[in-house]
Amino acid sequence: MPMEKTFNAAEAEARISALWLEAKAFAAGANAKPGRPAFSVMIPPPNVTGSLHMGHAFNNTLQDILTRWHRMQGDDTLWQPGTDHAGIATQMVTEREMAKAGEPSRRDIGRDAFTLKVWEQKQKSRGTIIGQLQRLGASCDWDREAFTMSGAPGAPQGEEGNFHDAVIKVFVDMYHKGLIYRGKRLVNWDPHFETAISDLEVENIEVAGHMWHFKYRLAGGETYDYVEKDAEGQVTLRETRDYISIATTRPETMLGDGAVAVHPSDERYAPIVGKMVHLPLCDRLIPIIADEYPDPTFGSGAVKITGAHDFNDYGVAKRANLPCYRLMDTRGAMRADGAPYEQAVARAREIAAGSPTTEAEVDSLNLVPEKYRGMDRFEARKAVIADINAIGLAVTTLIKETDPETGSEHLRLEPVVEAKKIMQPFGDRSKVVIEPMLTDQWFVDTAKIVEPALDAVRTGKTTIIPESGEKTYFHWLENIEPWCISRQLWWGHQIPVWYGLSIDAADFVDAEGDNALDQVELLTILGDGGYIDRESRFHCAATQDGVAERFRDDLAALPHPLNTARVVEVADRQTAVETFAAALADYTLSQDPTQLVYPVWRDPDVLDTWFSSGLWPIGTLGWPEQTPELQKYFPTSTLITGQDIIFFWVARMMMMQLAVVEDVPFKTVYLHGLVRDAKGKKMSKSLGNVIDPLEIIDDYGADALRFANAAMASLGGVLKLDTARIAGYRNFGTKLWNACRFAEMNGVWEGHSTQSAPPQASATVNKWIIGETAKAAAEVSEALENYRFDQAADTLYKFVWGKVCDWYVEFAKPLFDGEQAGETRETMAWVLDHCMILLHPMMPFITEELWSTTGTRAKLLVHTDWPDLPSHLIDAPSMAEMTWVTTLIDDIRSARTQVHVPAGLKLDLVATAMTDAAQTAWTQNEPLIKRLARIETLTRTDTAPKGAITVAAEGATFAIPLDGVIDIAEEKARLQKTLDKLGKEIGGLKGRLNTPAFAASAPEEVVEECRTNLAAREDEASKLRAAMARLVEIG
RNA sequence: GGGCGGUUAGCUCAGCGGUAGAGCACUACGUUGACAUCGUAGUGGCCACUGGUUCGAUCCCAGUACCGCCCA
Repeated sequence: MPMEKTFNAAEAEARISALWLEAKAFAAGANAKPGRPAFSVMIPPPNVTGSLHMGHAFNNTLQDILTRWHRMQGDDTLWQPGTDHAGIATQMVTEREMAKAGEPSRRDIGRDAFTLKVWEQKQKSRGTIIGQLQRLGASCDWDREAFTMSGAPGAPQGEEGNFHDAVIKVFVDMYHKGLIYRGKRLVNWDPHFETAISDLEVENIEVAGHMWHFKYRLAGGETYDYVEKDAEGQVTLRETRDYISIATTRPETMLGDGAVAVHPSDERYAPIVGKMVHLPLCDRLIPIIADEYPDPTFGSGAVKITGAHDFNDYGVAKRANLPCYRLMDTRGAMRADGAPYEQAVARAREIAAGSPTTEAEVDSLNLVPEKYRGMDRFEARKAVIADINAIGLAVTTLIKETDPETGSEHLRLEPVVEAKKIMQPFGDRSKVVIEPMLTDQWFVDTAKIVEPALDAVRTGKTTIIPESGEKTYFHWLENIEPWCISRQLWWGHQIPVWYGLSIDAADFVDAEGDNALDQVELLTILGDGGYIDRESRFHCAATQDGVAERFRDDLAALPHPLNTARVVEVADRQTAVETFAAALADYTLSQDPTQLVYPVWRDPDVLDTWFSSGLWPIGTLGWPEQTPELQKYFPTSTLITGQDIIFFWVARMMMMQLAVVEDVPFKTVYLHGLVRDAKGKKMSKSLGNVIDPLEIIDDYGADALRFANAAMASLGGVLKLDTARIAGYRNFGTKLWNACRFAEMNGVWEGHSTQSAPPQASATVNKWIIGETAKAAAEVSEALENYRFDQAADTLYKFVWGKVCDWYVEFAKPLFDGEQAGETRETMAWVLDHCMILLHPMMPFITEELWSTTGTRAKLLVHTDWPDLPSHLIDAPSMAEMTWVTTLIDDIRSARTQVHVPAGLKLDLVATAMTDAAQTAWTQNEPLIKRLARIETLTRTDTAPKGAITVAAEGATFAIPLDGVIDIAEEKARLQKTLDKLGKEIGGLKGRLNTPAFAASAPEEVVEECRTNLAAREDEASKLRAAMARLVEIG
């Protein structure tokens, strides 16, 4: 059955995909040859609930090209697939689905039931993106598919695996090495998801905001001279003030102010630094302090300091040792918890006066006046502004108003409110305004693990390309902040830390000295309740059994019967307090020490998703077990990922792997940019310019999309995807398809089987195309070696279309009728085989299909050897001869069209001069030239006939007699144009050679090349001038 | 404000010391032994600007302008 005219991608792709999967062609080590190195790639795990977008398509195409290329070379190849549990995103998707189905909320059903729901969601979603990657042709070892939550408690059947164990083990190990700590710090709080998020999950967006100006009055009715000066030091304003003016974009936070700060160099406020001011709306006095942070040129130069709700203020507060009073709850509403305001503020005054306190106590104090308690933060803002205005503490300006009816003028004071663009932090998932919040969180002490990660790149153990990526990497790591790894979510790896009540031996007075507590003594503990106010103690271990042992060690130091208490797990601190109290009460009655329990509860938080994906390279290979895969494939060869993820993931994997297994996770990191639309715009749903890769695959086939991806992958380039370009590469596939179809029609495949060595060719044209093939193969290998996917694609495009299809197939046509038909068929089969092989990593489907429909094949193309062709196949004389032939054909064709010779008309050619070399080139390729240049005969004469057009070739001058046919003027114009071009070139070359310094300083070969070039140009020009002279004679 | 990059044909991009390239678009012609998802020929460029280094700069260096991206 003859081949179809085009490749039917829609029909073939699924079939070929199934063929590969069935043959387990992508399994780790498939097609590996002894003695070859390992090559491994970790897929950047896509979000399990996600679907394939253009960025994935691009990224995975590059990984697949490398993987297929190495596999064909016989390397022991692993491309590790899998997905990421994506904490917030997956929890969000599940909650949304539940709400849509009208189901009860996660808080209604509880943590365990909700986690099960998320697992269901995961299993439902998982197939989507995996199937989409397979449609793209991704040659991952699909049997090894990993998941960052595999093996977690509650994981359903089919989700076994060891990733969870690995993550927990790393946490525990790092904790015990002192690399992880717990602390109260200001974090980015997402009031929608009610969790901390990392800096990197915050988008700072410029929005239209306002700046309000408030007056804080000096305590005790004090006043000072406020003086403003201009640049020359001239006094521009002097007045007596009893207040300091502050500017803020967030008035509601003033309730928690701890101070007003001014720059130490600010003369305006120097007299009042150290004095106290009344905090409006609150019954507190706060100090004016000096700090480097305020910018004297910005606003009034005085800044209110709210340590618990602003990152800069937090820094100032820490330096000045100010208490940080938290104002909001987890949903971003003003606090309504704790003691009444009067009581809280009384305690705050004591603290301000120097009464000792703890971080925990400060955090427990709710300094929000009753009026604002429970208000949403934005509502509270309005209320605060209104109240400040009402008590006359807003900075005002005089406004002159004219009554429209009476025309009378009057003055009015109006609060100063500046409209101002402000940068506001938004959660990248929730899109709500992020609230800096002082909370207890877990941190990785990145400063302690960053050095090896920096060194690995500095010493070249790991290379980041393009190089600018290394600069970004250094810049970020050299200024690294502690990494907040706890998240207040339910979906994720729960932190392996358990807490217990702090019962200290010091609490107990063993009055009788019998080393046992009697009823009275126990009641004292209960009554005192000191342990309730104390911060909990905690231990970290992989399991509850592990921590129980440590808690028992703590208890051992206590008097009997507490030292025998059983450690039991309860839900939370509240339950623990109740359980412990009940147990003590029970003991006082029963005196049975075996009934005494010590309750512990687990930290409810989960780990940041990036903490677990930070272990992707070792976790997927079976660590902590020393599996054969770990031995073979780690460190991995290449990581291909988006440059936007260098901080999120790349840097963290570097730090984590080096901290855990003391080796780099990968040798090369290839970073690429965001895939944009044809105009360079970010693809977004709201712009409506999203290109869905699956639609592209439907319309043009996966190969076209893949080739386009490769072609635009220049190092550091901007990725603009244009469907016109994809269509072009679909056409490219069709071109190859039809060359093979042509070969089929000419019996090229009959009896053909895969040959690695080229046939022994005698015809120049065959030797030439074999040489071109060897050249292309070498160039493609070199380009891929250097991650220049664009160059590899470009080389292949030019070779297959520009050399094989445009010239070789045309040359072969006449040869099929002659003596060299046999070798030409063999050569064509070999050349086309190599087109398929070389294109396979980029266009796997069409090439695999062609492979199976042509010749006899021992193996699937996916496992066929990548060529390593010797350079002697590039035969210089053949190359030169074919260049002569193709140039001559080009020139004749060009001349013909320019003087309007009908395309179909066959002409006679006259050679007026020919060197031996030119004569040989002609003779050997006569049928080819005649056919392609549409020449009937070649004759030799000494002088060109009148009214002929002239074509100059190297070592020959040809004329085409067109007596009476050509337009003399037009031919003159044509010659003149060519002469002008030559003249320009000759001018340049001469100018250069005539500069004495050139000959003196330029390398010899450059000078030599310049001379020969000049000679050739001048020779050609003289031929054309002669032709011009003849034209002048007749016309 | 800090960091990183970009500015080359109408569009999208290569090239990065030695005569300006590709694809797409455009124009003219074309049923030539596979391919109209095609063929042949052609039009189109002060390589952002200003200096410097060099025998020679689109390419290296410095500055300017404009445009991106990341981080504050």
